[in-house]
Amino acid sequence: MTQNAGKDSGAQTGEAMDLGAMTGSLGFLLRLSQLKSFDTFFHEMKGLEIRPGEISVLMLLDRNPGIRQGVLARALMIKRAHMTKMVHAMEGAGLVCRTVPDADRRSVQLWLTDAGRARLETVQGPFLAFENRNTSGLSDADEAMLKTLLRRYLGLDRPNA
Amino acid sequence: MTQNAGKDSGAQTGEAMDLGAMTGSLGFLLRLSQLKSFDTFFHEMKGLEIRPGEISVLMLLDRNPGIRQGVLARALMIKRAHMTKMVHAMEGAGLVCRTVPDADRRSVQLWLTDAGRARLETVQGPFLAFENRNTSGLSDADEAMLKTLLRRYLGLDRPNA
DNA sequence: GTCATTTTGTTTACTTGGAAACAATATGCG
DNA sequence: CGCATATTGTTTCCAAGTAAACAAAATGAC
Repeated sequence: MTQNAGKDSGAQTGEAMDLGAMTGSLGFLLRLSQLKSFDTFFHEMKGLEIRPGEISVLMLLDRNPGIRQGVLARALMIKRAHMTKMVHAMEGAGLVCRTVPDADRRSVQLWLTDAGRARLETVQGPFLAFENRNTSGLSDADEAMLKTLLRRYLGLDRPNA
Repeated sequence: MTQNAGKDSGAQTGEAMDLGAMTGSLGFLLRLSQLKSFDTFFHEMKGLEIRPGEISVLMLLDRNPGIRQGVLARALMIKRAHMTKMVHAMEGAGLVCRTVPDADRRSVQLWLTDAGRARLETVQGPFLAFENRNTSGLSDADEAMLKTLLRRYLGLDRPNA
């Protein structure tokens, strides 16, 4: 529980930082990595006016037409309250449409509109290109291993819970 | 660019989700992993009234007494504007103290108070215990590899930029 | 020295996301 | 059936974080 230089009022003002136990914390490393990844995303996708959340909704709706709003929220690990706002915004932008199934009139099913599919077309190319540049010094093998380990951490390797 | 069941208005309402290309996206995997990690954090540290940001500030200040506010912000990859608020709150709580060095009267140096060190003592044990439980199905070897790869992604393995 | 530029922290307005309370519908149990 | 409970989406309010404009001090050019 003690410090760095030990000097009196010394205190380094330079850039050198001792991260201490933080470099061994998985949560800390994940947070920093995610921030770095998002920084890269915004830098590379600048000009497309797209956000990570919107891209993932477009891609998931393309693959899972008619999915219920709450299921989508769980898949993206965001709260239903927030998903409501995102979906309403995207509906307002004409990208998705919402239908209430007769089988369960509480729920809402989501579908991409033609404009939504067009938007996905526009955005998916740059996004996949970005993904390739997002490795930041990792070798191809490292990157593959990192993704495998993250999927394992998330329980995405054993298909369904 | 096409869908899942292909059926007419079919649309699965169950839980099965096709994540499609998202499972190959490093950014997406990092985001989900970080959310899962934070969920675990809040679950395990419940009752201690502590947040990930506060813990990292406490730990970094313990290791780097007198560090400047902006340097700390860069290390945690948050904006200076937000660090100002965090630090003011922690100063209000008596955990840190701020001094303006004569060498550069624009800047602010940060130090843990005795109360701050005591708070760190209280919180560090449970935090390290949480870290051990945060592996969620990963073997020890997997976890070590994952951390190594994340450090490499962040450029934390080659000591300084 | 003097003045333009940069750096550092702060403030204000805004966005993103969550917590809690709620309405509507579905489900389970007698 | 009739009623308690759970689920789904929504709304309102609040916390976390950013962007942009700013003030004060430092730095560099001359």
